[in-house]
Amino acid sequence: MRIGELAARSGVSVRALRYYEEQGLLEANRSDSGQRHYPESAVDRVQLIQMLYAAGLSSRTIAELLPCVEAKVSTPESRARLFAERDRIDAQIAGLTRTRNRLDAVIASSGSPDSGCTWIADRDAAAHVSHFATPGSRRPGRALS
Amino acid sequence: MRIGELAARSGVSVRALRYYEEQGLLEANRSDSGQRHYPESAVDRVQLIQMLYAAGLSSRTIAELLPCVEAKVSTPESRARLFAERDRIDAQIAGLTRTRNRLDAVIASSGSPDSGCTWIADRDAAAHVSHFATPGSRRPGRALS
DNA sequence: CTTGCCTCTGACGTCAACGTCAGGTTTTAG
DNA sequence: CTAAAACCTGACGTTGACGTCAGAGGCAAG
Repeated sequence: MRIGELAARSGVSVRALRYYEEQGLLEANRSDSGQRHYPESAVDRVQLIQMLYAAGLSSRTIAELLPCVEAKVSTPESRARLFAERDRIDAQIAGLTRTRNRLDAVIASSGSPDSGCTWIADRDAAAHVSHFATPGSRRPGRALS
Repeated sequence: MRIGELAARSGVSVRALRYYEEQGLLEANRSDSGQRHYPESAVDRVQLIQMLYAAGLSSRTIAELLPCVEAKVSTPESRARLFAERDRIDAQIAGLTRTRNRLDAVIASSGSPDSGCTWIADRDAAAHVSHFATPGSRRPGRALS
């Protein structure tokens, strides 16, 4: 398929796909006239790239991880890299969970005026109290909100 | 305390604190000479701000949420806002969990060459399989990695 | 053949959360 | 009292993941 269809099917922009190629995350077969052609598997790959971006990885990091995802290179360094990134994501989840619990507490305390503070919802507020909010990983970042 | 101490205690830069004030997230009492002075509670507040930034909220969104966190304003709109952001964070956690599981799968498949694919670690790979990877919330973002 | 849509390669624009520098005032240490 | 350290207000620089525009070529249909 050509780049427009891949964009539509994977839910990203054409520009983004060209950017991914520029960053070495995505390769394309070129026709004689220079147009990019992708196999079906590219859809999945693009979605994986999106997942990793959403997890806060940079394109450079993704570029380092993807070869050992697809081609199963599995050098000791790449495996260490995988573990490190997985742990980073774990820490990120822990931090988000803490934030979520804090928001829940806020919701409960500023709760509907007629009710007190006794809530049903300590649902999972006690679970996940691990680590910290990954205090080294600054990330600017937009957010549609 | 003055801005330098607050910076040291909350783990952010002086510049960041002035930026927060500029964005209406943090207020300071000014001395006669114009220097900022903060109460102890500012440390906690700054850390909360950091948590929300880390959760992907923009300063504008944080500015809208913080009043009802501190002053317990609790208008219906602010409560709706709180719920919405909490749900966003939930979705983000779900997405990250999916990403984490995918990385785990990769780790398992490209596992140490001498062992097969039978792992001890389906640890929590089956838990948390909710929602999707919040396909609307694009966020660029650095990451030290 | 030509009309309309898709694609190509640059190249500059954007946005958020700060970093950093300049030039001046204030507070603190000796 | 004086020098160092901390603080002030602008104001411009940075970074990453794209958006957007310009100008030129490719491709199937009528």
